[in-house]
Amino acid sequence: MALSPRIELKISQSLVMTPQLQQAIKLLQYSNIDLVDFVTQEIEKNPLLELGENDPPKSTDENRETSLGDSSAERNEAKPTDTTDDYLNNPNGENLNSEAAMDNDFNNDCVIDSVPSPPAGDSLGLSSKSMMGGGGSFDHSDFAMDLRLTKSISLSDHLLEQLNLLAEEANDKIIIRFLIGMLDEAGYLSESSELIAERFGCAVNEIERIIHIAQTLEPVGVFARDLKECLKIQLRNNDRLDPAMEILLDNLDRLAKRDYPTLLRLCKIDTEDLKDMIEEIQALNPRPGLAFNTSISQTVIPDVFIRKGPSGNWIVELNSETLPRVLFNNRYLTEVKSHATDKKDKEYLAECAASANWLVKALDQRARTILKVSSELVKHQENFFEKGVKYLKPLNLKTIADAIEMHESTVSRVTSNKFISTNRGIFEMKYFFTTAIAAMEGGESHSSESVKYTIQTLIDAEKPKKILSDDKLVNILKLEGVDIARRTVAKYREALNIPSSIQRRRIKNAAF
DNA sequence: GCGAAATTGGCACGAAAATTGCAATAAATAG
DNA sequence: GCTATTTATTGCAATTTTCGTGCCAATTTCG
Repeated sequence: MALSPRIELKISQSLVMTPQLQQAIKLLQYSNIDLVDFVTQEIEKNPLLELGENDPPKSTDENRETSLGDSSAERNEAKPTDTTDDYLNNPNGENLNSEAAMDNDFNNDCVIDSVPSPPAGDSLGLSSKSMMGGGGSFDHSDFAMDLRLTKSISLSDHLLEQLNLLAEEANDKIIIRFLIGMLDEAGYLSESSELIAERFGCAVNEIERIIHIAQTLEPVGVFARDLKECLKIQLRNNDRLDPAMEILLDNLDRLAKRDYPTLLRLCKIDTEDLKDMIEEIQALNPRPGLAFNTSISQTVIPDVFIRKGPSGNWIVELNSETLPRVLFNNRYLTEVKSHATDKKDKEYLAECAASANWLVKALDQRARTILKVSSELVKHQENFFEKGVKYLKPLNLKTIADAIEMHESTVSRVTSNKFISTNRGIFEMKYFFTTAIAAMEGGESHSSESVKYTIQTLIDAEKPKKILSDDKLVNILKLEGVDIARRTVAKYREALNIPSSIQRRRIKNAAF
């Protein structure tokens, strides 16, 4: 084969990064909170910009709707629609203020048609990791009991550790895990049994039964709905909940008012007894959860909302409450322009106008891109929203990038520092991107998160006499079509804060 | 108590995926 | 027709991080 030099003409197309484009790319990475800071700084620098009120959108604005099966080109086209029910935070039915033509009047919605919902009752597929704010994390590897006495462990972690050792039904444990995520800093359950029952599609008395199981966990008094119940749990635990004490607890308001004569009459006791009982109550902890580290509990503000529409489709919308709305003050520009005679002043004004113009458009573009990515995400993970974490599919940035015809770095930036509020809780956007675990015999691969869920379920259901080793878990998973290494199962188990089979056997056999 | 078998976890490696710094031009439009 | 100005593009590539897995020594269980 002879080698010879040759000249080739190659035509290529490449995107050139202007400083403005770079800045726009940076905007993508910002959460709504960061964006507010950035916009505030811009407004301070630019007199032509002003911050608009975050009113819900007006019907004059456009809203983009998409359906599964539409071409991406169709999806990206704006369609004017009725927006009355398109915003979670729009109780008054108001819409975006269209006072300024230059306003960033992007469309906050995408609607995705969905497959019909599965029967109710199969909605227990919750990962404790999903519950933000409540700290349902499994990331603490140290299982030492002494850690519980320090403030370095969170209340939720402490409860999750105990939950792993409870010999209750797997479904009960899943609900308790969910309840842990709902506890406030003081350890109180803020949601009513009726609402929780509705969420899980089961009877209220069933939820009450599970709450009573949860109330056996430490610190004593946790999972109470109010102060009275909290004190009651602690007194019952101390074996001091006699009829007189119950009457006293029923009349806490009188106690606060120091209405001792009435209390003496109601409780049918003497002064000495009442004094003792009050001292006992004062010795109790009205906020049992505060003994634990609450520093990790912080309010997560979602950037995107996902909810189901009336026709069973998924509606994706930006959180317009926290999204800064920037207005271009045209009136001010006209007024100042008429007085600007100096060349320098005119140049400065032109610069401000261009910059303001850019910011408004960049924010609009950012909103569109976030919606695009979120919609594709929902489309891909629809089964997760319908059925739970077991149905989370493996997903990487490239898959979404290809689907929306953008670069994966763009998707990476969109999904950074952003949270989605869904029917299953608030999730970091990155949560939906999980690695794939190969299937046996070339079937459909499994998401690492769904495999973790399966491992958790298997261990929750194991009997004290039949503790599952990592190897046995591997074999069970293989039977379920998951081709996974023993070492990976061990790592998942560690991530879930589940002790080894040896430790579990010791603990469970000692407990029963 | 002993030894074999079972089990776990530290370490390292490679592959895949995610992150991040960088920086101008062509085409369209207006004057 | 020419010139100046505006607009439109959210990517590429190097680097870093993450993740799954095999190997092997240490520990535990079991007969």
